[in-house]
Amino acid sequence: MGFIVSTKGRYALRVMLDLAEGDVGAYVPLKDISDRQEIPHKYMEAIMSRLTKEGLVNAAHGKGGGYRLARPADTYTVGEILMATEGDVVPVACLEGGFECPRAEECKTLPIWRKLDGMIRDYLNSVRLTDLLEGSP
Amino acid sequence: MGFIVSTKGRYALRVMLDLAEGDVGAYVPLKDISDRQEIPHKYMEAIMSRLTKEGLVNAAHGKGGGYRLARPADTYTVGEILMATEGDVVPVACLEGGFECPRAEECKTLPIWRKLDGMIRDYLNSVRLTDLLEGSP
DNA sequence: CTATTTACCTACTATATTGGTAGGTATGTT
DNA sequence: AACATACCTACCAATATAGTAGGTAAATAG
Repeated sequence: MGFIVSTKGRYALRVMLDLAEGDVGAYVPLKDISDRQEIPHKYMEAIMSRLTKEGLVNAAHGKGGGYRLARPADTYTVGEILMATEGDVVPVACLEGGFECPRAEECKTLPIWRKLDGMIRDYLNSVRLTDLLEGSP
Repeated sequence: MGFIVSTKGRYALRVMLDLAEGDVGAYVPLKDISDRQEIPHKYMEAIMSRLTKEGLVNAAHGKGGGYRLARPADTYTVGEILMATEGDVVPVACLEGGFECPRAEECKTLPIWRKLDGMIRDYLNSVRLTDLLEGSP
């Protein structure tokens, strides 16, 4: 079975939520987060690297360091976080970035994938990180 | 990148469309279809096996044999065809059939996946095979 | 200046899935 | 008997997933 969102994106979302729930503005060591969320610390490091490079979080070394949100919590969307960690989030290979299908013109199924992709994208971009805190989506 | 629908489902859909476009009721050899659709014949055989077992098409051996739709073309939905070939069509592993997440109760992200899954499922089940012929979805 | 704490970087691995290919067998028609 | 078709089994190369292991660099506390 193929999944549109892997552990990378799911874990990223949980970490961002953890950061949004705590004392926003303070740096939180990854170890604390991965303990709370029961996610392997070492694995999580690779994912944080993406989030840092994409500018979604700030990182600080040494004692008192860790990660914190780079912006106010309510300015993040779920879609943004997933894109940062997963790369493209698309339902079929036909829509992958850079791929150009030679049958695209004639293909009767392509419109379904386009529509589906639009729905998924619109939904994920419409949900704010803070919406998840209250459990309102 | 993970995709929710692989070539299996996409090819199956194209074959079903090909059958719906031609002389419905007559048996069409798979070779003809895979030539028209530019899909490897041998690979397609495995996919047809699923469609046959699920009762979506009828098969007939020997000369004059091949495959045909088992029901009127407008009674098929895209969702049905994809489920038959892909098994579960779900966006994340959390929702996979038989999987029971121990964090489900407390998980703040699960509602997104549920909602997303519902949207995808509803859409795919709402599109009829014949809708694709005119290009109306 | 040293110890500690944290992020960061590189490499490896086991397992599964995808997208096939190859070759033979069974069944039906002419 | 010849042929055309579906059906069955086995194999394979490439890629992605979900990690693990071990070290390096930077910041702070004492």
